Amino acid sequence: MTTLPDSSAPIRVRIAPSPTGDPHVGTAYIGLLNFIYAKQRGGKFVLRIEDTDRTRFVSSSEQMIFDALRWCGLQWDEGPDVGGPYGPYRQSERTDIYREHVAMLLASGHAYRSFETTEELDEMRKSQLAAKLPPRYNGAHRELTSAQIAAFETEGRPAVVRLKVPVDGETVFRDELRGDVTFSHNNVDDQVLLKSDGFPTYHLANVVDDHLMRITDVIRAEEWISSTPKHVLLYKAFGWDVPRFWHMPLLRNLDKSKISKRKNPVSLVYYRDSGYLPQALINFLGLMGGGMAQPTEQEIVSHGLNVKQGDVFSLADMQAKFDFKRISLGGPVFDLTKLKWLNGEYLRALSGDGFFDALRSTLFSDDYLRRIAPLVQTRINTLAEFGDMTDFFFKDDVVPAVEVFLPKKHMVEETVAFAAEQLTLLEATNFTVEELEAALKQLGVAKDWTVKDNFMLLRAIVTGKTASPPLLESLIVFGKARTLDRVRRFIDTQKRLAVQKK
RNA sequence: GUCCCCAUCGUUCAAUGGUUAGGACACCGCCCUUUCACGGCGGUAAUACGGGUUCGAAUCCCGUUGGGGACACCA
Repeated sequence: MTTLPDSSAPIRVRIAPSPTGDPHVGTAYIGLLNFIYAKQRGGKFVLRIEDTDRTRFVSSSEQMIFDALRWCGLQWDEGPDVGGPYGPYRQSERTDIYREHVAMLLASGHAYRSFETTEELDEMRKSQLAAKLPPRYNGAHRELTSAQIAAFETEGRPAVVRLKVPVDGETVFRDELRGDVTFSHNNVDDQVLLKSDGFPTYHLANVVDDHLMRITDVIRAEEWISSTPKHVLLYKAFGWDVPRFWHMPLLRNLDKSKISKRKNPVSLVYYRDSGYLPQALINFLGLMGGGMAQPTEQEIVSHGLNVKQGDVFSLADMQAKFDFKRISLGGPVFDLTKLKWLNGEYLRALSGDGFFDALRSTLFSDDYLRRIAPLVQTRINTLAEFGDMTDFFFKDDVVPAVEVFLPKKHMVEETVAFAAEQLTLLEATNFTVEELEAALKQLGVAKDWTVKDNFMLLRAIVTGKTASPPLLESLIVFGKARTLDRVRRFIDTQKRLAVQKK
């Protein structure tokens, strides 16, 4: 059985986002849960940045994560920017620690070095899949002799370090919401712990840090259940206590699959820039998975809301009443419809001044208007035309008519497919004029679309019109998150229409 | 394919062996109203299926089906 942390130990929880792009709504969800858990128990809420994947690293991402979490009201007690007794809180600054711990595992025989190349491993996986076998490391280098190791080394082969999972037996761990979960060891792979670039994988870094940072409760998404036995094995290999695990249900798309940017806006920046109030988002997230009892009319009215019944509560309410043992395990669909209703309720609850301030601090802030103004100054003859020219910046959505978006030389289906290409490209592009222009033009050449048709399509999708302020500059001011959403929605809408026709 | 998790209205949560299976969102109708909203009132709508256990099952057990997740030198 697993050892639970000393019950007298002060509660410490953490979230551990990776700076690989825009802050994710799932991070806010898990962050909220961790935050509530800590606050309810007088514990500490730690923010750790898991930046061990240098190939997916995005330098602007960390600051966006900080901003987004603060916008949500989820302030951490310890973290990279605020410090704390168990730092550093950025994994890239802890590589020595991981190397030391890997050395310990190597010395105790709980890990071994493995010299296969990526290509060899891919090959192995492919043939296993082809043979309808579960893809798993075959353990070829588990018991290399020192002579073999020396041979690989002189060959200059890069090595990884793998966890030596026992061949027999099973690992049982307790999930606080589900009870005991058992994995037979022959279903647990020899996980890579240290990559050939010297950086640890999530599994190693996570376990080492959680222990060193005295984390008592690991509250994370359900997708981690199947790797938890590896983590438990690691704790045991080090001789450490295992924390409590709480695996939270995964947020879902409408089709029940794991929430994804292809099917939902997942960037917190999108919600902020589209005029959602953080209290509405937090309330909505608190609804996902249960945990909160239905508020009474009294409680709702106390928030100034003009409804008698409804799933309305604040962060403070959650701190007071959220019950982790009530959480239901079905994956909740992240349905924007109800979030919009909630947002409306919070908007209506604002005082006149408060509402005005909300407008002035977001969509109609000096900063935003100051960036939009130069885009239209030469294009209008009366100030009122500013509205005609820039309406798309202030709309929730825009639906271009076929006459507007369809280029003469292309068919609808083909155009939608091209828009999908644009979407993929925009996701991967930094929003600067140079990068956008280069990327878009390159795509146009590759797909045999003229620059004019190419840009005009994107213009139609984002602005709903054939005439607009300069496209690229407009996109930059409008923002990546909202731009991606418009393109995605355009594609969805057109696909739906196509299906209806058939 | 293998392993793991899950299963109440379209969606999200209630009902923790005994209720006409409840609320919210959405939808529909009526009222309010110069319009549109807001608000008020009402309505449609669910225990996936099959076996047990029990006086009694949405609730406990088994199976089936369905959904999801994981199976990377990503997290």
